[in-house]
Amino acid sequence: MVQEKGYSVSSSDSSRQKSKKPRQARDAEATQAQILDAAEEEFARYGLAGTKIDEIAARTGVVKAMIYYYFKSKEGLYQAVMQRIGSELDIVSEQLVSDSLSIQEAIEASIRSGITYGAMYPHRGMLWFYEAIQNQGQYGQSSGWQKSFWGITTILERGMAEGVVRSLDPFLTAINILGVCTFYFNAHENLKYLDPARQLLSAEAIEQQIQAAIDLIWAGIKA
Amino acid sequence: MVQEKGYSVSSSDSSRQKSKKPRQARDAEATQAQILDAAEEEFARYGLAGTKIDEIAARTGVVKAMIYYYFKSKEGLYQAVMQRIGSELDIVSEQLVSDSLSIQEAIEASIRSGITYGAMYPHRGMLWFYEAIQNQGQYGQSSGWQKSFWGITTILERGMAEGVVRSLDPFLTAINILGVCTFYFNAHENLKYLDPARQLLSAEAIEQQIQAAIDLIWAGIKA
DNA sequence: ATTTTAACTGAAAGTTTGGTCAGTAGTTGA
DNA sequence: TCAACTACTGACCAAACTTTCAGTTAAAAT
Repeated sequence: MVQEKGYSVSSSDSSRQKSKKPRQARDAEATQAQILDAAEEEFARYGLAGTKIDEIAARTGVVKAMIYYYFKSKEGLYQAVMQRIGSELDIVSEQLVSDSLSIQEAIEASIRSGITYGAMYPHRGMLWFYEAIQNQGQYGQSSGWQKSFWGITTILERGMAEGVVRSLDPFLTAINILGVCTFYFNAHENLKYLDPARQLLSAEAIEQQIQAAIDLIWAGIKA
Repeated sequence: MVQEKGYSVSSSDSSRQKSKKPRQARDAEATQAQILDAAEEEFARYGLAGTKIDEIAARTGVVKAMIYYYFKSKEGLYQAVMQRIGSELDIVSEQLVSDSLSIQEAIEASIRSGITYGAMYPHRGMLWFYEAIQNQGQYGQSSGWQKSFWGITTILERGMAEGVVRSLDPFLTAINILGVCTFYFNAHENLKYLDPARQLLSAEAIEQQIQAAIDLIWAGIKA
């Protein structure tokens, strides 16, 4: 449903932790992946213009010049980040719109898949916003989101045809479903002020949110 | 429901349009409001770090030094912007949680109010995200949102007690309702790529979205 | 061993941008 | 009409940030 490709797993792991490790011996691929990981998080926090190369370098433990060595410019690095996301993105699988699942199952699987992806990369939703707002989508309006959107509208239309989904606007409803799937993570930094005790990104909290979302949406659209 | 205070209306109007007007004669209040308007939009697009003072000055038609004259620093300007938003914010009125409305009416009014506010200031949702993600909410985690959130949980709890709302998690459901109300505007720049013909911010589109949201949410939570 | 290649570094150059300042010009009040 | 005040301006400075580069070290190739 959601899977990584390219860039070894180990590199991804090692760089996610902030502590400045002694850094591995010369390993081009690992270094690039580390830079990309740190860059992705920084870009997701501050956007293209707001991100500082020094900050990425500091987080990576690599010297600044390394970034230019591999990615030639800040923009080049940003492009590489967006490209990697695009290539990893395979959220709502093609199967969901096929006939193997019932409408209800397909909707539920879509929601579960969307929220699971959000839990895996809680910061990417913001990157997606940034890209459209700050850069007019010039660096890739990742087609993955589009696909999952149209997948949902298709399921909704089929549901209405079958009579299991009430009469509704598939376009707006798909937007609102996506909204439920993504808001939790986009607003996570805000929401934590509401109840600091609640661990919003814990596995149990995510599972509860998946159930709450499924219950809300399915009750909201069923005939 | 939603109302402005301070800063004259005319100033707000004149600066919203991008074309460089000849600028009015010396009018301290109007100039400040113009700067604040332009700053709010820029900050909402690029965040605190990503925004350039020169850009704000260019949009305002005022010279850069003017901004420092009135707001003393970029941070000061940002604070002023956040403060103005906080003072204008009066979204979900206190009445909604009172007994004058039925549960269903209160929920519908909350949704309508939230979306109407979003339509008025489509960019402010991003400012809200930025504030938490980039600045750890140090410049005001505008209490307005918090109030409307807890207002919704209260309504939901009352609804469950009355038996008109099904058994659900009020905390998560309130989050998801807020998600539906805000995603449409936050993602507006992304969504426009889906169907360029659709005018997402037109009055009719907004009204349709209000209806779609109300229908989805109420069907989703009613007993 | 020795040459070659590629990963890596520190420092400095070049550019952008936040912030200042001395001075100008309307406006108000005496 | 003159003085005092305040809005406003253009040029300039300093700090921050991006980008470059000459040089160093580890690994691979011969």
